[in-house]
Amino acid sequence: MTIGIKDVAKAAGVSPATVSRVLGNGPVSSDLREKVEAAIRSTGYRPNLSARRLRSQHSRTIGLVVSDIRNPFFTALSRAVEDAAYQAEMRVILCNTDENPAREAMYLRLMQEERITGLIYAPTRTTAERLERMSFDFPVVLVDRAGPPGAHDSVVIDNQEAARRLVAHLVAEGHGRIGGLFGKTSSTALERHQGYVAAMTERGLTPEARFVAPNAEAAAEEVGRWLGEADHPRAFLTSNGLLLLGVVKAARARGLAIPGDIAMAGFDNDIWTELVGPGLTVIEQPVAEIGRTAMQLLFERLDHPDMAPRKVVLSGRLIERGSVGARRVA
Amino acid sequence: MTIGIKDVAKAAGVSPATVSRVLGNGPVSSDLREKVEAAIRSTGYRPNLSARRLRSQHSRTIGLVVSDIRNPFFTALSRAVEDAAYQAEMRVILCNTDENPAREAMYLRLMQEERITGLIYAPTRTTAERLERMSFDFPVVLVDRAGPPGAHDSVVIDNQEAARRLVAHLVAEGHGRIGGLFGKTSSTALERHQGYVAAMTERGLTPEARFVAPNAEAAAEEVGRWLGEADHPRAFLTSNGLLLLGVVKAARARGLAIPGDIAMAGFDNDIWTELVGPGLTVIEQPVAEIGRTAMQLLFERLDHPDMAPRKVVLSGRLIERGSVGARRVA
DNA sequence: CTGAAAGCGCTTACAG
DNA sequence: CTGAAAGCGCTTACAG
Repeated sequence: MTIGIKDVAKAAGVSPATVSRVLGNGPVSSDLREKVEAAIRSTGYRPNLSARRLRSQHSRTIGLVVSDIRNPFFTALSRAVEDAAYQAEMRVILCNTDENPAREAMYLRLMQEERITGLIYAPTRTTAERLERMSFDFPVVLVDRAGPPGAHDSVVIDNQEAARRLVAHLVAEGHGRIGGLFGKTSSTALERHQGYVAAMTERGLTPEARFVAPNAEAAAEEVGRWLGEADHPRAFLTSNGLLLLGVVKAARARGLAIPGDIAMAGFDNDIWTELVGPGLTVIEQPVAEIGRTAMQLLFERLDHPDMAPRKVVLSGRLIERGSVGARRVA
Repeated sequence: MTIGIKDVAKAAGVSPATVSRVLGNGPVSSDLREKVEAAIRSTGYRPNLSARRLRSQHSRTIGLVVSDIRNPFFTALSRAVEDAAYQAEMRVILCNTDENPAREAMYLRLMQEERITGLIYAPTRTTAERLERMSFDFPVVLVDRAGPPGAHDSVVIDNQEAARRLVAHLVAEGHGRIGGLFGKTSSTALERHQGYVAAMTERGLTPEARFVAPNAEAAAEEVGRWLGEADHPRAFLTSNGLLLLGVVKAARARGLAIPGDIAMAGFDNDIWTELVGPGLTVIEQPVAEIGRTAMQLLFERLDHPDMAPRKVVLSGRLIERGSVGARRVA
């Protein structure tokens, strides 16, 4: 049916082995190579990657397992990973876990069955805790969520430090009471929560934290309730861009001015943050660099399997806009 | 090295064929089935998908080729496709072309080499024109960009009609002069441009269209220049959400009030549109439905290869917010 | 540099 | 229901 390497060999008058060598840039005399290339063109031959992978034992495939590609952080991460893979002539299999451990387990199993070359992985919190005890047949690089230094390479930002910086900034702008809104599923959100609590406590301030599903709707709903309470904070800090958007939404719904009536700051310099309200003050994460670094660690690990695990900690950058300090209002 | 079906067979005291039948839910007596399942558990056996695909001639793989996953339309589309694939126990290979025909050609070749089951595909304009003459070994469903009814199934919205609706709305709100900003790479943007031109002309108005790379930065730059010209439009229409964001950015940079100084409307009910400025008036596309429908057409095509190609045209929905009519200003 | 042969890990007619 | 055998389409030692 479909044209195979034998058909090409016959058309070129050589052995299948020679065709294979031409495809793999092996040692072939130039006249045979030309004949084979002509035969490939005339037959319209396309190699069968399943066969090649089975025989060569190399899948040239990167697995990417994240919670939800619609989270702009992971959208950008996936592009960085895909670009690096494209350059290395490898493919990417993208998996969304939706923070659902069952779905995650199913995808990890798939990764094994695909015999992937390596995995870039943002584990759910439940799984992150058991990661030490799990073993994979391929190297794993954790991104965004690493926990304590462990068995795997990882690339993260210093979440505690970044959250503290956000608190410091809000306090410097005159806010003593700061409500914290955090995603309840990721270890990243938890670390940011810890940084927030520590920074508040150090200053003798009282942390007021709430946890929600990591999307704008859940955040808007929770903050809507919060703002309905008699005595609510006038400033909010969130653990990601989607939650920040939720705060804006809730503020709007109640007709509150930003930052006059209500101030806010959070994580992720998403494309819209500059344009919502007076501009939102955020910690920008070097997302593309995280992706590139993860791929680099993966390649280095493949070359040196016995190297000790490395944890790369990048740092966020505070971008001050109008949503915190009254001075900065447009 | 890695455990194969033979090892499991040995451990269970059966033939490899029986193990294979257990894995594939073939006819096996319940006592043998139990033995095999125990052996699978004790050995930690994981099937090798490359081998299975090679032998069975089924890849159970959907290809998804779009311009850029960072475009929220394609982000949402990819989730819908992935969810449908997950339910059908298939995997998805995601490819970003960046509107680059060379990269696109490389990925289409990859799709052949992967022997994918079917392709969900948003072609670049250059390639869309040659699509009739190209042949694939798998069914293709075009999404977002279809051109004239042709050889492949497709799912689109009526772009011309939607663009006309946007013009009608802007005119009804008192705008006679409307600048149009369109992506220069996709056929979709072109169709929206045609609708815009037609609707303007019918009303005796003069179309003023410009074309840019389909991202917010390029749009902001172009509109920035436009607003710097002595005699510029006071209302803008854009062919997607990113371009609309660019218009907002340019307006902000010049300190223009929306919609007082400058009005705007466009496509895509992206998450932020509600929160930028006074809220942006947009045509919402049923993205998830587009993705689901595409997968459904694909499955039906696999069942009935000889059915005539079908074109499903969904329609957009106008969401009126504050960026057009002065009456609606917050 | 080149070819004949073996084999990657499965599935699937074919017999029984 | 079960097993022995063939073979999916490649790559890669092994000889020459």
